[in-house]
Amino acid sequence: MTGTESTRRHTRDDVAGAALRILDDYGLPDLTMRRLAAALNVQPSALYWHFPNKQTLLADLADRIVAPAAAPRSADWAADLRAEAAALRDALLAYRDGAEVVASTLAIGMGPTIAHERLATAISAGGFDDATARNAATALQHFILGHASHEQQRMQYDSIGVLAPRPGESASEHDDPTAEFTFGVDLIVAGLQFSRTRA
Amino acid sequence: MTGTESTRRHTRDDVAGAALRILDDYGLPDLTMRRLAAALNVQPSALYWHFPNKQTLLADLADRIVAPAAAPRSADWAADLRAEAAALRDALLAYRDGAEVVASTLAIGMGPTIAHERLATAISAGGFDDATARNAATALQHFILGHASHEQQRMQYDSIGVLAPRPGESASEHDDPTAEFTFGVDLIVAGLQFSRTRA
DNA sequence: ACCTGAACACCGTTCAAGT
DNA sequence: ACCTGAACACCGTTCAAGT
Repeated sequence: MTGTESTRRHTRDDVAGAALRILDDYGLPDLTMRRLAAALNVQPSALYWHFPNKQTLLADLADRIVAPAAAPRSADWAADLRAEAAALRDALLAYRDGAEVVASTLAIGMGPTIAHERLATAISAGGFDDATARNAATALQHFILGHASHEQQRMQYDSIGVLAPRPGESASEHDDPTAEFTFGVDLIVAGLQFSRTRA
Repeated sequence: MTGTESTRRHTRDDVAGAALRILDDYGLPDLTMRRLAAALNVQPSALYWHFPNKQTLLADLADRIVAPAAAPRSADWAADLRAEAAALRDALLAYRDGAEVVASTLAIGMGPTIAHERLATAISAGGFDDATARNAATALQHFILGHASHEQQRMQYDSIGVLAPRPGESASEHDDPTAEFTFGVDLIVAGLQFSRTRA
């Protein structure tokens, strides 16, 4: 009567789907193998038929989280890059703790390579050499992931209520996260434009 | 005979020191309260007299890791900012998993505020308004933490041996992390210079 | 002031065995 | 092909009690 899955025999997609729901409803700390198994009416050990371990499951979730980041295509490479960055951020924010899931799996070398590729492609369209495109995409990706992670953590703590206000920082003077994000992306895009001006 | 602490009655500093040694010698996943207690010849519950929980202990370690990041002072604000960024990176890399400790505690709003302040101060010296200094410092901090975390994780996996090479990326064509880091910092500094040119 | 002892409520993972 | 049952080796944290 809980509305969760009921019948037996699950597929790998079922498991990933149930995991995404737990993630979005209760957050990453509550996404345990035991809890996921319970949601599927299955023993914890059953999950290891579908995924070799939790790390691999999280990497799969990271792929699914990043996948829907849409890509535009115009004559203005800088505008395209900004849109790509914004789409990636939106995808990360679409699931609770989505940014941290992607960041942590990327850190252990298992994450989705698509995000970096899309950013690098947008930069390459600006006529930059491959090394510049790769390195700038890496820098931008670090910023996007770090910023989105921080933003999502703030959302959690604000909802819990016990927000620890920084000294000298009143609760009302929090910067708008979206404006802060746009500033950072613009800063990096401007850096690229500057480096081209000098070349 | 292990060379670790032996007599009883520890201070908060003893606990933090032992924790830093476990962190540096065995990495963050092995830094458990039980293992830390064992290193101090103490029951796990004894640690909770010195720190209310593990999160607070990690925040204390983050402060100690970031603290030694030195600050120069010259007439060239951009050079100072680059030096500040490099000093922060060096401090993070000085301990195994140091970047992840700082990043994770910063994410939950407990981390060291010093790093951001030093970056923002260096930017302010360039004549930028406070909002710009804060937002640019935030962006730079996200990049530094993300990059250093990634770099340290790669070091672990390379030492374990089982490095999962990305498709189309041979083991020998890994970019030099220091060059990659410098590129990212320069990109953001250039972005600041560009925004000033337009003002 | 600093620690012990014992418990509570959990984890991820393995593996033989079942259907 | 997909899962059960039972175990192994752990976690962080609390709390009364000791010295």
